[in-house]
Amino acid sequence: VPELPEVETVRRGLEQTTCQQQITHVEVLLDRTIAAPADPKDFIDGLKGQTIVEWQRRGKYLLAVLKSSPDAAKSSSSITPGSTPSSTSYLGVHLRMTGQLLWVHPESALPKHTRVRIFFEGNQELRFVDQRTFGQMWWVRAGQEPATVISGLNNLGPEPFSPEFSLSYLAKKLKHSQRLIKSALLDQGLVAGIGNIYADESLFRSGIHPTTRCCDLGAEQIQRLHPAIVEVLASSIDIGGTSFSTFVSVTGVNGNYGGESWVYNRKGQPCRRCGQTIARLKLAGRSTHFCPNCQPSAR
DNA sequence: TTGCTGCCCTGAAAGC
DNA sequence: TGCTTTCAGGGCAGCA
Repeated sequence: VPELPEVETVRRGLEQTTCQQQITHVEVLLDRTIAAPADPKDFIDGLKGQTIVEWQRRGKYLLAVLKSSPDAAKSSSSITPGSTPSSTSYLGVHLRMTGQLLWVHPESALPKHTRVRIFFEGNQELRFVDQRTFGQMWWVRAGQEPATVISGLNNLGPEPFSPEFSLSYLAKKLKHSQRLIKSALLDQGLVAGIGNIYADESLFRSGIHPTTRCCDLGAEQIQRLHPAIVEVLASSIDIGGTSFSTFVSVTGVNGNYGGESWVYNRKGQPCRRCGQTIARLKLAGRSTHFCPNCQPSAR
């Protein structure tokens, strides 16, 4: 399940493989993967002839900056007088649950759940494979702001590694909220990029029970939670994505299983810190794992 | 305004 | 053995 560390790992892989090469043609095998434009034909026509300049990430969204060839060959940073900024369009991607972006040769065996094929010069292909079909792609035409087309971008809170995501910001946002801290961490508007796995791991790391109401969190708990979020995400990026799931990098390398979760998907197993049995409950429609001893409930 | 539930989807796993 | 049910979850619509 791709969360911020996995998406960031994919972004880095795409940077190293797809840039400065022209898109020759596009095939859409499942229409509803294309969220915008409304007609997949416009998506196909829009991408044709474009060149990827760079890949950006906001939360779990990937955004390729596209330039019309041939001026794409120039460096993206060299702004020449008279150059039109409106020549920039974007390709947005959200992997959701099972989406994979793979940099392959077009002749390689086509997986059953292939949804979109983007062909590049030099006999290369960026292939979007997505078993559960929740993943989406957007083409943002030149002159449009990505957030006006990819509406989810408007609801994103600060990046967890940005200065905006400070201890005081987190404390302020949680202070008056009645909802459960687990639910709050899954809210992309609080901080962008956390999913179910890293929410549970962050709460374990900071010793907070997942059903604690945000407004009931003590100052010292929030002082532990803030760095816990940053460290859990950062350490996962360091090992190249998650160690907990079937994540696959753009070049098909299976996610490394080197790391181990403290609580996620460990119901019934002994806590790695204290030996207490890891518990599981359903919160906000999501499975939630915690150690009843290391993460005591409030009161 | 805030917070919560259900839904979308497929295949693996569990239940009977 | 084989059929049915449950489960996984990101984001969003709809509702209290």
